[in-house]
This record gives sequence, C-alpha cells and structure tokens, in this order.
Amino acid sequence: MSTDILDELKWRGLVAQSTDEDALRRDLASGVLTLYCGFDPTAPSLHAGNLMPLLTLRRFQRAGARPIALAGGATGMIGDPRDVGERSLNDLDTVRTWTDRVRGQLERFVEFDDSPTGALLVNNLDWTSRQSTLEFLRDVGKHFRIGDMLGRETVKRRLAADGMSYTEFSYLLLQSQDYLHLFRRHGCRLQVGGSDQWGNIVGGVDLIHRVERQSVHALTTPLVTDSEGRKFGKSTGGGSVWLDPEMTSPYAWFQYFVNVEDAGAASYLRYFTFLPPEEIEELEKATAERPHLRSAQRKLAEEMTTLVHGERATRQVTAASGALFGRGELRELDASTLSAALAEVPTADIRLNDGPTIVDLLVATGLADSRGAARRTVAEGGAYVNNAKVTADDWQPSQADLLPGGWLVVRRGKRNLAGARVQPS
RNA sequence: GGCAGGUUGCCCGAGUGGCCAAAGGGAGCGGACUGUAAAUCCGUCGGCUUAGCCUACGAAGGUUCGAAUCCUUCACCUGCCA
Repeated sequence: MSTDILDELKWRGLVAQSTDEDALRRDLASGVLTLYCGFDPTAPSLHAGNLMPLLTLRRFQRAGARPIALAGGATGMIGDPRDVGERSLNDLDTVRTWTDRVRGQLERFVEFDDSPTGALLVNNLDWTSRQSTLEFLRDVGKHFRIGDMLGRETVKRRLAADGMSYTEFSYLLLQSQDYLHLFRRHGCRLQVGGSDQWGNIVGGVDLIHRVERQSVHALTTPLVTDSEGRKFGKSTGGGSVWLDPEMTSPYAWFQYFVNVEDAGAASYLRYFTFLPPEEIEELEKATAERPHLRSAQRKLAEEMTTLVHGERATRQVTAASGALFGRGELRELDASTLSAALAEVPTADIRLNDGPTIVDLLVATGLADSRGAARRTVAEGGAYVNNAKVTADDWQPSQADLLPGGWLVVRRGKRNLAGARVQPS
C-alpha cells in the first residue's frame, strides 16, 4: 500500500504527533496495515469532535489499510482522567446503552466487507469483562512503572488540584491493554486518536514493546479550538454538537458549520471533508477574497450534513436556511415552502384566543428558557416576529400577522429561529 | 483512625451576622459594526402572577429579630500524621 496517506494527512493538518514516521511508512508500504481508534461512550452519541479521528480511520481505509473501530464498553466504565476533576461513574445500564448507540454510529463511517481492508467493530468489554483482577495486575500492571505514570501531565495537574482516584489512574493500563490485545489478535500496528490521547496510546506502544518486543505506531490528530480556545464542536450555547439527529437536529448541525469563523472554515474543510486539495484551496482563496459570500462555510456545512445525515437532509436544511435567512419577504413564501422550512426548526402550537404575547411565543418555541429571559430578549431588542422587531413584551399577534399556512416566524437574535403554528380556535 | 484546611451561582473566585440573588473574571445571551465571520464596544446574565414573593451559598438541624457568614451532626474533597 502507498504511503501517500501520510502526506495527505499532513497536508490536511491531521497529524499532531506521531511515533517514528519512517518506521510507520515502512509498515504501510509492506502490506495491509491494521489500525484502530477507540471511542468511549461518555454520552448517548458521538459528537462532532469525534469525527477527526473517526474520519482518519476512513482515510486510512480508503488508502488501503484495515480499520478497527473500538467502542469503549470497558473503558467507558472507568473514565479517562481529565483536568476538570474526577468523573462520576455512570451506572452499568447507562454505559451499556451508550456503548450500543456509539457502536451504531461508528459503523456508518467505515466500510465493512470481506476484503482485506474490511473494517472491524469491537468492544473492549469483550476481552476485559472476564479477566480477573489478579490476571490484570500480573499481566498488565507489572509492566507499568508508577514513576512514569505520575509523570504524565494530566496526572500531575490532577494531583496538584483535587487528586485522582485509583480507578481513573488505572485507565492508562486498560487502554494500553486494548492495544496489546488488538495487536495480538488482529496484528494491529497503529493507534490513532485525538492529541489528548497521546499518553494513553504511547502507553500501549510501550506495553507491546515490553511484552512482544515489537515496535508499533501512534498517531494523533490535533485538538481543534476556535479563536477563543473553545473546543471544536461545542455549540455557542455551550453544549456539544452531536451526531444524533434527535440531540442536534440536521438544521442545527448545518447551522453550526455555516457559522464557523473564517479562520476555521479552511482547516475544517481539510479535517472533515473528502474534497480534493484543489477544491479546498479554491474555497480558501474564495474566503480570502470574498469572505462575505461564506462559500467555504456553506460548502463545509453541506459536506458535513451530507456525511452525517445524508443528501436528503442536506437538501431540506439548505432550502430551509435559504428561505428563513433570505432576509427577504417571508410573506412571499408559499405555504408548503414555509412549512417545509419551519419543519427544520423548533415549533410550537398556539391559539390566538389564548392571547399569547411575544413572551409566550419565545417560551413556547423554546427560544427563551424562561419568561424572564424572554422579557430580557424583548427589552434588549432581540425579539422578532416575521422579521419585524417586537419591542413591547405585551405585544400579541393578530390574524393579520399570520403567514401562509397559519405560521408566525419567531426569531431571537440574528439566527435563532422557530415557528409558531396558529391553531384554529 | 487522628489533626488541619476546604465545599459559594454554568466555571473560576470574593464574601466571617443585617447594606447579599451574593464583588470580580470567564463563558453564555442581546445590541452596535460586519458577512448568519473575527476583533472591538455597550448591555445583560436564578425563577415567578416582578414596587413584591420564592428558591439558592455541600446536607440536616440549631442560635438569632435577622445566617452564605455563628453552633452541632453528617457527607464529600485536600494535606499532614498513624
């Protein structure tokens, strides 16, 4: 197999750290390389950030390697130590449910077939659940030196702050054992992951070196943050942007990428799309020259939505975005266009007889979390109905305000839209 | 097990009896500018039937006219000692 994949990954900016690159190139050139990446079920869904390493698996597969996607049914029960402090353990049912859901998502991003590069999907609970403590301590624990473990950055920070449980301290051993297991069982010689996984990955590399006398590889993708240092994939509201359409609607997903800052759009195209370099460079140039057209953002949003939600969803959300963000006359939209567009955003049913005010509309549609927040929005000049600013918090819609199909388009701020469907009273 | 220190709003953090829904910072939210960017500036930032009331400073009790602030017990965290 070709080693061009490494050059491509570098061009895309997807390589943060790696072990001996020449050695990896040699392994890549000598046959079908097997690599893996693990995903812990820390939530009911993967989020946008998980796509970095997950799509990297796919890129390797397309280049002729065999990917193993690992769902962390075991590691998810322990929790990778993080700076913010000790995690609270999720109960077993939760972990099991989340593992199943994550598995389901993982299998959509790599290809399964009978060829030598056909993907594998594994769950590390399968080789850890029946392992005894004594076995674990003797076979795995013996190879780890406490001094090395204490020297890890995360551990040092945690010890300096709130301390850390033995449980989380042991996480490294579990993940290292996974790599060893996959090496023995499937000949896996490369583990990829986010750059925060470097220590865990290298732990496995060292373990394999100690017990199998073999050199295997590690490669991490960069941790992506925006200009304010926010972790990529955190929506402006603070929550994550999820792959699950029930948790983040395709419309919200699309909007997240449309709103990416200029500086991010170019690199995200490289990280997350499979577009050829020429096209990406073209879009980068377009952004530099005519930034207001947001062509990179639009293309990014379309690609990402198609990747995760499919082409049909993309058509629907682009149409909805066009209609609702046209800044044109909403009244000129016909009923079916408007209904289709509003189907992509949150909606609420109201009755004019109830005498709903703008505050009620904002709360009912979920655009405001509370009546107080809704009043604040009105007072701040951020409330709109049918693109017209509403300045009085006792404003009420009337029959004349209704758009075709009996809709009111409610907006908070520049881009938070919802529909209120007026029921015949 | 002993001793000491700690637990404050989304996060960090000030606050040692009334002037505390709680300083300050960050995040978030809205506005201005622009391009559904970035930066910057301004405003806002527990809830409600909003001149008032309710909930809130780890939990539960207590002292007091009045407690985030004092006392008791409990839980958890950190450090030192065993």
